[in-house]
Amino acid sequence: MATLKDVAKLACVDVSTVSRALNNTSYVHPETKKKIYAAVERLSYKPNLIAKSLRQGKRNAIGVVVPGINFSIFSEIVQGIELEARKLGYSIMICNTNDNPDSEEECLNRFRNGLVDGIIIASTGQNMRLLRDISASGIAVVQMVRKQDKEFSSVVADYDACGYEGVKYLYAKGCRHIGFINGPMDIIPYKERYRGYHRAMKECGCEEMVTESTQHLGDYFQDGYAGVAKLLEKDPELDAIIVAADLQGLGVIRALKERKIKIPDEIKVMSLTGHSIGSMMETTMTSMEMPAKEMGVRLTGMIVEHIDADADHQPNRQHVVFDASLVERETT
Amino acid sequence: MATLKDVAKLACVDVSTVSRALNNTSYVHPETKKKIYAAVERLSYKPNLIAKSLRQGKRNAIGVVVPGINFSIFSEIVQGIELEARKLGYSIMICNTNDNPDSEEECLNRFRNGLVDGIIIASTGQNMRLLRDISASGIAVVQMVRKQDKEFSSVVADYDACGYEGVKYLYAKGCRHIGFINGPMDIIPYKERYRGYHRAMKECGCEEMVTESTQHLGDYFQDGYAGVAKLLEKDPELDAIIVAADLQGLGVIRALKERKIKIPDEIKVMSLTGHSIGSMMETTMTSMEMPAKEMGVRLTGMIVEHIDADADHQPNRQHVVFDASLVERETT
DNA sequence: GAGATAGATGCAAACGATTGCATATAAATT
DNA sequence: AATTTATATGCAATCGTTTGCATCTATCTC
Repeated sequence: MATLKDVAKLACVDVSTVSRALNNTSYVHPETKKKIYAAVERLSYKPNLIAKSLRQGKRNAIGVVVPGINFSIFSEIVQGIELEARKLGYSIMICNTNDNPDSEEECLNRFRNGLVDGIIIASTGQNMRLLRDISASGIAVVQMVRKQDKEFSSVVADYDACGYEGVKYLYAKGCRHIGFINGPMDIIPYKERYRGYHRAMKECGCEEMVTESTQHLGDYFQDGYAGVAKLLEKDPELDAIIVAADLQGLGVIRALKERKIKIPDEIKVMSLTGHSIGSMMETTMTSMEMPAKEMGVRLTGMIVEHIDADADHQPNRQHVVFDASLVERETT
Repeated sequence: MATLKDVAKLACVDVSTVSRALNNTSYVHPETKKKIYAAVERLSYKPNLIAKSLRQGKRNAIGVVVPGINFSIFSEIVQGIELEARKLGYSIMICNTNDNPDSEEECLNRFRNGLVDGIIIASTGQNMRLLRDISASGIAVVQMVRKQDKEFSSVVADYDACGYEGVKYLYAKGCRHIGFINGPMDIIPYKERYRGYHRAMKECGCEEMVTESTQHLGDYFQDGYAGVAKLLEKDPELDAIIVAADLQGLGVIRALKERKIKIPDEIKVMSLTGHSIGSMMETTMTSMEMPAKEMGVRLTGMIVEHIDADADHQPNRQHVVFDASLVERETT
């Protein structure tokens, strides 16, 4: 690979001149520029971004830490992140944690050490101390989906409202026995969805029925499937099931079908975290749709703001809450 | 952030000694080591990976170029890649192209310039010249899913066999009017799936019926949906539909349901690129399942081999073909 | 007891860029 | 004509590491 030095030699000027010419960072004689461009062309010179990073103390990279990118809302958020990041001149580095705190720690440790300028994370919540350390060391941190710590800016959806509106909607449809298959409650969004569900159920004078998923992201389908049995046991008059995630919804529909229970006539189903899959199902699923891509775009905008602000020592924490919108489909 | 120099000063030794102590790369007196570790601890020193990269000419990062990571086989492959990469001490940088050659070019140009040691790519096929350039400049390149160029090692599935076996299977089930909803034929795996389909149909003495999807990855559901109408128009006696991708299958099922056509009694459906979704559907879908995660793991192993081999100037191109396995489900 | 060897450390040059400072010429201002 | 100002370039330090080479002591070998 040709370096600046090679270009300089070929163009018979100093490396500094070449650098200035290529970055338009100071006066360079047009003639000289021409020579330099010619040399660049001839050697097909490409600046070494690593060297540039080292010197400028800036990586132009964003670390993204997610529980898992396949078949979940994160997949779409990451798309948004990537899109916007590219637009703003950043690369993204992705790390999957499977919601395992150790994996997460490993990811984060990898990212600090000057690999990235900022980290966008959907954290397990078990490494907040490390995150603060990282933040203190000058790496921007913003939280996605899960606002574990007020310290760091965040982009989330209004999960509480999702749970609340979900119940109210089903209640308005005539349901009185509304079960809820939730995710692991030690993860904030699930806790909040429950809160909304709980409040609404109370207001409606209904008795709540909740089952909780295990930690494992990949078992959501199975958890939804198994949840149906549990809910029916708790209340045979069950007439609606709310699930936290689309994949659980698939499991629920599957289980109901096997029991020959009619959707939506006998039991209605809705998801609180809708993304594209809901509209593509055989029986399309009513859900609270999250503007996932927009959230990703916003996250990137936010982290870049923080990165730039850090340089000027102007922190400006902010917490953005996106509204989900209820989309009515066949399951209700 | 503390640097080697800071540690050296605190431990009253030279930076070189610190470096050697931390990397176990030469003799360092135990006493000195102790002092150094203490200093490291005290300053919570973390090595700057950028500087290390620059000096060692190695990035320990792999670039991954995919059409899109959500709701596609790529999502799972990337999981495998990431998993294995972490194990081998590499970070991954992801780029989405949406199968747009310009995006792809942009990605690649970003990756060259010393950002990564190797690139794993599912290419549009429009930038092979650039890829050769990149490869020639010392960056390892391996192809995933799409073997566009024999020049570069590859990991693919046996798409031809998928198409062939799919037809044979349906034929054995009694189907004689087997339609095929394929992806864009200028993309190799689709071309090969067609080839297998074509050969089997010929052998079976059936007349082929094919519709082709547009380029756009996101429209697969819609393409499947629309494909049903087209196929039925071509042959009202249609008794089976093969789709290239799961998402198309969702569209097909949806369309058949709207027409009140019974699956599998009247028309059977199967997908040639199965991943997890097939087993989670309301009517589970028969499909040729791809060992996506394994493919990802293999890809990472392969690129790392190439990266290491490059260092020793021993290229060893290889082309790996994974077999897909037929999993029978409710749609047939 | 002379020479070889292993153990321990420091000096300084890389890696490939950017950038503050100095310098030189040309053009503009007073 | 003297002084500023704009234009144009080079020198050398710097970012934070790694590493070849030189040096020095202590131990070992014959």
